[in-house]
Amino acid sequence: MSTRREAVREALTTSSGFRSAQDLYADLRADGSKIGLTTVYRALQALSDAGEVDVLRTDEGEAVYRACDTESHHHHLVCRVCSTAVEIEGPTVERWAAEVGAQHGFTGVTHTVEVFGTCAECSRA
Amino acid sequence: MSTRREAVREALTTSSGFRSAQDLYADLRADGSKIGLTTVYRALQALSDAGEVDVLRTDEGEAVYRACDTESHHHHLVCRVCSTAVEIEGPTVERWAAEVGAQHGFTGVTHTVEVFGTCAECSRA
DNA sequence: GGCGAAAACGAAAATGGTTGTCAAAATTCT
DNA sequence: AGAATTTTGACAACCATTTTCGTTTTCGCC
Repeated sequence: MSTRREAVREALTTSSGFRSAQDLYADLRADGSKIGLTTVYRALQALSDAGEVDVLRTDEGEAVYRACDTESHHHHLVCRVCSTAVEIEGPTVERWAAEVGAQHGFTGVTHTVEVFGTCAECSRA
Repeated sequence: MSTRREAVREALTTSSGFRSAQDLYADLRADGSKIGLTTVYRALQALSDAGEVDVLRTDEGEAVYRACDTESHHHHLVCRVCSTAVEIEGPTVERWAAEVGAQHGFTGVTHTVEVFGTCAECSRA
């Protein structure tokens, strides 16, 4: 486990929302780090493979990452203005997805669920 | 409404799963059409703006399209092998997403839900 | 049918996020 | 210390998508 990867992990942890690889690279450089973009991508890939961060895609196809509090399966409620994300759990959805899959004879059913909105704070502005 | 756009729409309609722009381009060329890649992209953009097709992103960030039977809000159960998609509705999820958003003070809540699995036919193989 | 304006087309170039290459630098092992 | 291994980062390569721009087609109108 290298220092660089730790740096990326920390940059992610200190942020409350989803960040893109390019964002993180910019953050790290701004903090004086001499890290390279390639390394940021590699670190994110490794962290994501290890299941230590969640990944999803923006509507524009950009990959965004987030270090989550829990490693168990969960979803996110993301503010579309400030990108802050709240981790949410939904036994309801889990059950629903499994049922729907089973009804149609599908096996190995998984699902992706993301909820977007404008958070209370950003709504006020 | 041009002929080209119709061709793209039809190429989509005759397919039961999600197809990428490049896939459709290949299909159309294989059928002898002299359509350009640019036009395929433009047609898909237009159709998607008009709400006539659904768009989502693969894990690799590629945009995939599908002409759906209903124009109302719905989700998909997609086979991860043959990419066939079944349209599904879920009052349960709709309600859940709205509730979760409201509980955290979010406004203008929307959501994306996709369910993946291996369809009955592909499971057999 | 002919004409001109406007919309649609398509080839090629530009863009932008992401991945591959490879030599240099850092770390580990002995 | 010295060799072997891993990590790193500058740069080039990729690839889906978008932009550019000159050409072609379509449409409304005479």
